[in-house]
Amino acid sequence: MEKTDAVAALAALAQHNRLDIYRLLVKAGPDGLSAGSIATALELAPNTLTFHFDRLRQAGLITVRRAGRSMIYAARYDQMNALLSFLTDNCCGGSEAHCVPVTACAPKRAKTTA
Amino acid sequence: MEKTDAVAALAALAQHNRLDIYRLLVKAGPDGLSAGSIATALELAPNTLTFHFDRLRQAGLITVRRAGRSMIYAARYDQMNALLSFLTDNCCGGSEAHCVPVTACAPKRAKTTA
DNA sequence: TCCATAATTCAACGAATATTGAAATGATGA
DNA sequence: TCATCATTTCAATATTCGTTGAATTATGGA
Repeated sequence: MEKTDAVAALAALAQHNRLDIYRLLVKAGPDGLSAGSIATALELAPNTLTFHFDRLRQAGLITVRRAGRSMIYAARYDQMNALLSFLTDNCCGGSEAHCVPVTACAPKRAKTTA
Repeated sequence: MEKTDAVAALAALAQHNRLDIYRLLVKAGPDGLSAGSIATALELAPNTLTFHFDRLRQAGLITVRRAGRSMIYAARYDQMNALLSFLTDNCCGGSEAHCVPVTACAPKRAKTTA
């Protein structure tokens, strides 16, 4: 992951509502959730929600697909893992023992590099 | 870790210069680096650097100590691990197999919960 | 004490961010 | 086609953010 991508991902997560949205999606798993159900769960105006979805998507953290008249958003676990790896990269100058590679949340088909 | 703390930490990291500073400190290890050496390494004005140090410190991501006339900054690995854990918390609804706990960068005395 | 070095404080500026309200688009079913 | 529901687009606003320059505090050495 490039530094620019990491900054984008971090900035996308660095906001109360977006962090809520993202964590809801992370919990929800690969099947995702509809925009409407998220709006209900978090009590957010639909246009506000769209704004935040766009930011999360531009940061590569979530995906969308249409299902009927609903939009289904889902977390991108591969990007999450890439971000975690980036943050801990070369930790302590790479001195073994203290620093272990990060691996988390790799559901079904999304097997990551680490 | 509370959501507010996570947002603060993410916001602190969601900026090019601060991410550079933080990663430099993460690489440097528990001994940390002086403000001056970071200023030189990243070619940043000292007052700009102070501004960013404050943000990182308020977010709980780094510590400071004085050594002579230099200020030594160091990464707080415990907070980094707390943040990583927070992000992956309840991943996929906690469905086993897919989601493993995060552990990374726990130098010498700073053994974390995980 | 006087000076140089290291870092911080303060004020100010342009740029980016989050939210709101009103209007528009797209998809479904009668 | 018409009405309805789900979501998006657009324009406007107040707030926050990052950087700069000048001045200040703090430490150590001559």
